[in-house]
Amino acid sequence: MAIQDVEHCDCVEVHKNKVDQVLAQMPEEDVLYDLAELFKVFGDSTRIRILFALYGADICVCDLAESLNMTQSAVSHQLKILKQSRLVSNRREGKQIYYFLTDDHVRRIIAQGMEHVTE
Amino acid sequence: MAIQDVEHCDCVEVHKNKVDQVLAQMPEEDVLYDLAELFKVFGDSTRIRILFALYGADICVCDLAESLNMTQSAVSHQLKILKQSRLVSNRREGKQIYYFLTDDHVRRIIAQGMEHVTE
DNA sequence: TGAACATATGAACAGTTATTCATATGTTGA
DNA sequence: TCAACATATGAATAACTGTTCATATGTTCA
Repeated sequence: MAIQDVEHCDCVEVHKNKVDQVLAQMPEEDVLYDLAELFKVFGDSTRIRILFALYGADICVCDLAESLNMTQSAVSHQLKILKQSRLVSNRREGKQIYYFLTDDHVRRIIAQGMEHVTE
Repeated sequence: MAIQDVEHCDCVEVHKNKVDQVLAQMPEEDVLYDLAELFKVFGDSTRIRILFALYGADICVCDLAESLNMTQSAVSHQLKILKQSRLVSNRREGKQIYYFLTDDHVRRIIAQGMEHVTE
């Protein structure tokens, strides 16, 4: 043990190879950050409900608010977050703006999550 | 429009079928909640790093702390959350406790997330 | 049995976040 | 151009969350 840093436990000596292995396969810091940010977006039941609402069809903000029994403002704020994460996109049709799932990533991620939750 | 609730916009009238459709396919409230809770667990870069560390092999708390350059306490707190979500499990080996991914759900969910993030 | 080690946990604090309220921006039709 | 509608947004507040610190629990070995 000798010159060992006092703040660390014995594992540092014993399992150094494991530590090295962990560090070797760890993705870059910014990838980890982005990944956590992505899941954070899914980690709110309001946004999950919005995503489920858009699962089958494009819907305008007003209908979303009505469907989910939320204020228009709250929906808009959450849609902004979903859009920044590229999970949803939108298009204007006259006075209304329709939102839709950008691609199938959302559906696949939710499907995987559902598998874990409903088993 | 007439007797329409003033606080709601026209969409309520115009797209009532869409609203009904949204409500019809929406999962139960508790499933939505559980799903959001699950993703919330993935939505923290510390926990993501722990999950990646466990991706390839079982590791004890001490090695995790050392690998991720975190305090043992912080790691333990996060492991508790991961365990409550059934994402990780553990076993004791002498003085140490080894954690590992409970099943392949974690790997699949992370893989889907990575696809979205790294494209 | 007791000392050393490994892990867990409660309380407190700082940082983050979702909603609300008020209001701004942008579109349509008369 | 103006009124009505649809959506976006900034500020404020309340609730939540991750880390730290101190300490408790549980295991091994002499």
